[in-house]
Amino acid sequence: MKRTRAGNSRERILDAAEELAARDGVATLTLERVAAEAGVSKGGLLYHFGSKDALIEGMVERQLRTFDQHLEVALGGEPAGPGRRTRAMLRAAFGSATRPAKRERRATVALLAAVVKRPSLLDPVRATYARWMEELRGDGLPDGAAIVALAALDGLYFWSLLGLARVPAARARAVRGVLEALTHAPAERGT
Amino acid sequence: MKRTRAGNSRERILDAAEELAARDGVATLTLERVAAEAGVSKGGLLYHFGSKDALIEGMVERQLRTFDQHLEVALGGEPAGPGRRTRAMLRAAFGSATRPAKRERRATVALLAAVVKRPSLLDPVRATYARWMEELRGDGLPDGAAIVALAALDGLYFWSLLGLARVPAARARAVRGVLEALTHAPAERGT
DNA sequence: GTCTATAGTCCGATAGAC
DNA sequence: GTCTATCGGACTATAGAC
Repeated sequence: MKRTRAGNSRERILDAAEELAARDGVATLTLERVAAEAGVSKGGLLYHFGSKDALIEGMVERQLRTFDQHLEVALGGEPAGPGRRTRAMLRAAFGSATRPAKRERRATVALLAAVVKRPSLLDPVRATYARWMEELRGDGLPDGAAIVALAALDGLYFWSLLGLARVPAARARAVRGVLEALTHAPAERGT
Repeated sequence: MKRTRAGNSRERILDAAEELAARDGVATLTLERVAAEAGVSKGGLLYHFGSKDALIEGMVERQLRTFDQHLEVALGGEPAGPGRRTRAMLRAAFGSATRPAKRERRATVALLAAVVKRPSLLDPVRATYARWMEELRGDGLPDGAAIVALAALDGLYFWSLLGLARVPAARARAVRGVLEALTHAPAERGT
């Protein structure tokens, strides 16, 4: 167990930023508030993240890394065959438990903060999506099915994040069923 | 043809706000910039919209009204039967033309501006979604199918708005085909 | 590594002339 | 109905002590 206090501070600050943005809205994401939430001073925060852009960049990068890890795990549990990667996406997105709630909400808040502050901060996200799109093209599903599934997932997060619509648990299961069915459709042309 | 100059100014200001937010990002949506884009002064803008909240409220309301009109038109052209309302949503969202691009991009930017400024500004949107959800429950589709279609639409807008992913025209047609197919699935239980 | 203090900037809103 | 001028507040970032 190495004593990486610097690393811990960084993580603690990122936690605080996520929590604050998810709880009180991205507009309240100021350096001073994030610092207070993390239990440091503004100066202390700025030692670890040299600017607000750097902070948001850190949030975005960590979210991407986290989701990629979930995706990796989900891929491991998914048997080979058409739609495997799309199903892994579903599983990674819905989470293994039945209660994804808070973490999922946080997952998107970083994107929102980024696009508000400076759209170019989303570039790493764009690169990730481009890679996913490429990978999904070879997933053996009918053209469009994987895109619909992915878009639906993002739409559901979008609703949850903005509080636009709530999908009760019973219907959420039905929704997941429809999405799963999409990944079992016969492939006419996988490329 | 009535001479409603006040009304015209309001519309012009709303146009400017949409354009600015979509083109340069919501962070640049300041009263002064909106005023400049609309060709009025800050004071002039504040005569029509008493505060920034009022401006965003106006943006949100107009977007909802506009989409509802499109939906009404689409509903008129859709024959009765299961999935009618969901298909109307698809048509209204994709637009009758093949080039939805700019207007669609603007459609979501108001929501983003609202949630950033003050989440309660989204209340009219939440009410609209609640109404849609209720209406879609009686659309005669398998439970979850309509929700998946709607969520996918919003996901696609989200991508377009944030520039996360681009769906080339050829694949967009395939995507629309998959969504249409969802609205033709047999109803097991329409309630 | 973390703090306090402060410089410098930009924004929303008001006041009052025209 | 539209303008100019300006006030007060909030924010990012820097400087320098500890």
